[in-house]
Amino acid sequence: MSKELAKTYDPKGIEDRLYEKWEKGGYFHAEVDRSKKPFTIVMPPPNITGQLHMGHALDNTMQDILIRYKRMQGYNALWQPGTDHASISTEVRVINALKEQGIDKADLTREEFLEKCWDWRREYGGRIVKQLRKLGSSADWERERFTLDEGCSHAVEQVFTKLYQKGWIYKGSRIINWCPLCKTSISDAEVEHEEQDGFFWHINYPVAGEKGRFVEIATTRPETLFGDTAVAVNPEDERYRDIIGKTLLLPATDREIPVIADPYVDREFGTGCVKITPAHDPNDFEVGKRHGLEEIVVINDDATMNEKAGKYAGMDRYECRKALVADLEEQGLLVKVVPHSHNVGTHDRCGTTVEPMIKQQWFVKMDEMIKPAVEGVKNGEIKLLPAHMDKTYYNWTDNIRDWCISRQLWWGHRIPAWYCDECGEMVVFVEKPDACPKCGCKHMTQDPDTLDTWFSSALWPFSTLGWPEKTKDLDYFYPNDVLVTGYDIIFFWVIRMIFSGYEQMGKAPFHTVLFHGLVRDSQGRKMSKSLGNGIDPLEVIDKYGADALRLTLITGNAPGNDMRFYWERVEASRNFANKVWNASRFIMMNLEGVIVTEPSVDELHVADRWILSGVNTLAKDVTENMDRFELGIAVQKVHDFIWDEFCDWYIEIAKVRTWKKEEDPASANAALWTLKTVLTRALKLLHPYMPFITEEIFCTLQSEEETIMLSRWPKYEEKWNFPEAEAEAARCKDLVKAVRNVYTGMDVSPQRKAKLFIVSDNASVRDVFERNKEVYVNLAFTNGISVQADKSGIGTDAVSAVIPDAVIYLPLEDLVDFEKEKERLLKEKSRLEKELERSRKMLGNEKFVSKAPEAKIREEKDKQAKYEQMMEQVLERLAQMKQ
RNA sequence: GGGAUCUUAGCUCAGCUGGGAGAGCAUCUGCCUUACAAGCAGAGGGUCAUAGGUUCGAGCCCUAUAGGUCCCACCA
Repeated sequence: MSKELAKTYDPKGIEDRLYEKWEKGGYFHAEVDRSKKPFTIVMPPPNITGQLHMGHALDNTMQDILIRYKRMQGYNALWQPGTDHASISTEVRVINALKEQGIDKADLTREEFLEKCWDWRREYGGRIVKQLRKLGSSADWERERFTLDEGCSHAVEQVFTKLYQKGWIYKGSRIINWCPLCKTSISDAEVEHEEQDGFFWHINYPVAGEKGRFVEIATTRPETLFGDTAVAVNPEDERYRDIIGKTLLLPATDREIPVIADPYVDREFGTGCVKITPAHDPNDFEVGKRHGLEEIVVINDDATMNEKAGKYAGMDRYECRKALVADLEEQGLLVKVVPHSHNVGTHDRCGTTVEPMIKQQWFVKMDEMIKPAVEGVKNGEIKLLPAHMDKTYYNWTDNIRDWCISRQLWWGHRIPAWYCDECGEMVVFVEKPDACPKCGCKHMTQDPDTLDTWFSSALWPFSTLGWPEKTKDLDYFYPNDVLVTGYDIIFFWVIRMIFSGYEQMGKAPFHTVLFHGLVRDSQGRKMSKSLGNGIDPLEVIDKYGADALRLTLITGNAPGNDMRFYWERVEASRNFANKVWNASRFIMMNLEGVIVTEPSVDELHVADRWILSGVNTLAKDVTENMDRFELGIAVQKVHDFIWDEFCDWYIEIAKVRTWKKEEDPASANAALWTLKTVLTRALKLLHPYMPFITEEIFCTLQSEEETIMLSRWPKYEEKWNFPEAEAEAARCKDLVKAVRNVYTGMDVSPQRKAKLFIVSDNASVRDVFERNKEVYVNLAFTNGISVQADKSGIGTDAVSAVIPDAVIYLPLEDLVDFEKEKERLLKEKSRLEKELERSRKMLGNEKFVSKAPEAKIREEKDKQAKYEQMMEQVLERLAQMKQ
């Protein structure tokens, strides 16, 4: 307490020091403790390839706020952290690193490559979690997990095996999305559709045996022509009825294909004739299945054409397109080329245009497993916030398709399926079988594919707690309570966790999902590497501190809404931190060497009771808002209380009393005690949002507790509720504001302290002003105060202002400008006229009086009385001025 | 094609279950008042997108319309 506090708050140094203290003190750690209620949040595992960006900062700030809040409320709060192995992303990085050394992935064995991946992970995998610490995240790092660690891997194998046995995981040859760059299959969710400008190529397919007769098809992908096995028309289409069943000569090949009828064809679209390429188009695949068409694969895994494309074999799909179209034109088969914009599927990781391909892959059957997940949201077991997210949720679940989970990658959980080298028999089991159950052969080879990264993250809420072992942690901390994440991964992750939780644990993984939006740049654009418009949270922390960043991300941000990032807003947050710092500095300076004791209620002044009542109400309101996950509203209230009430009014009021330690020690003691008490409570309410500065001040302010983190969250207590003091304080504020208005309105310097006369014919009102003299004597720039029942002793050179139940006079002598006063009074008059008009209208409305709640009516009547009284005073004063 | 969401002060956004329009920044005026100029005291600025409806009462609920954003979807 004796240390000299800097004039401005400098978070540098303080933050790291405090974080180390917290982490070393084990404050973040949670152990099973049956005497306390658990509160659990699982951290969305950041990719090991990730670097902290604003999305992480927002996501983790929200979680940290909830965790710190609940911890202070006495819950056994566990924030379970960990990282995700991010298969594609990691492989890309390792491959690039290898390239720099002149090594190709193909040069390495699977084991060698994986060793490189683990090396990479050891080197860079901890980067993101270090960065998360900078934010102040109070996650239980002792429990940090990794999706590819032994336990999580075991959970993955277990789930895979269980679902396989249940028939909910199967292997099948289906049309899937193929990324020619990453050379792996991807799930539907990983395909992003983007509108691209392309063309419609109209091509004539000659009808076999009928010279000069053609069927004109329109396609956006001419190069897939080599895989055509039919042309389809709508069975209802009069134009083509006669050619159904006939045969066409497929251009550029020597093949013949049939014309089939299928209702899938839209007569209005294109030419009404569709080339059917079952191996390279999902729709055509379905049509092909219905008609028993051959599936001819014509594109290789790297998107070059295969031998089925004849002379075009070896060309890239786009090169082939160009060459083929040119040839068709030469042959006179190209009818026309029409510009056409259409949706193209791209891989969300690399942006490469996805190629639909028929492949043997593993799938999770979704129709049954999704049912409890839908029911859980419908019956309210799981609440999505904001509530409208449930529509997005149902939109996905209602149209759910089987999930392609196998990936042709090495970094990930390898599929626990083994094939007999002899007879080809497949065995799915958590461990490698000793021998083939069919032929007894000892040589079994594991499936080369790995699983979609999201397969393991779907198990995160329970795999991190030790599942499938029946651990104490699992029993105590599962289900989790809240999940905080961005709306952009609802399909990838949230839904999959929900159905996995129901399926494996029989219980929903959490009861609330709190979605947040994206942090955009100041122009509303997504922050992205390619645009170079990303703002590094670490840079913000470095410049303004983690508290300022956290506050910026939380204020003015409604759940689920995107927000824009402005440096100006960070500055505003930093300014607030500085305000808190200086208010505390003032209080600490006053407490220096003074012994403060708790005063009795009688010893508390009106102002003390008012501010204590205020912080008491604040605790109640903030708690309510936080329980409803209205974090932005909650912190706004704390901010406003500290700045607008505590700093701007109470400290100014208390200041006067602290100067009189000798004259009136009881009053000084009450003021100091109140300052310290209110500050401490406000700091606690602020702590979840701004952990560092609140800790630093808290620890300097008092030595009884070693950290604010583990202190008790303020609770509303009836004994600190002083409504009459609040009413009195409001009166005093009105008075002070009126005086200040007179001064500025008259262009009078506050330096020129005038005497203040308060005239009221109401004895109890006079009593209030008399009693609170010392409160406003300093705030209202006055020099002596006289509270009286009439105008005796007030000269004609006094300016006046009307406040509720009283008129004030300030003798400003030569500086008086009655024109300005008149102007002000007329303005006040018109304001009151409007108010009274409104009151009369409402109270004169019979229906209002008969239907509105009684409290509302009384409230209106009170207002009316108040305004009428003020109006009377204003008119009286105006009348005086005319003389 | 289906769905969601937004439209509030010059800018960016809050506004919880319907009961006298708010904040930050910006602007204007005056202040280095013994915690803070990253501050203090004042001021100006909004027919809450438009049109209907429900209600004693609508920024908030309902219905249309316009514009913006996003998600989903197999129109070749």
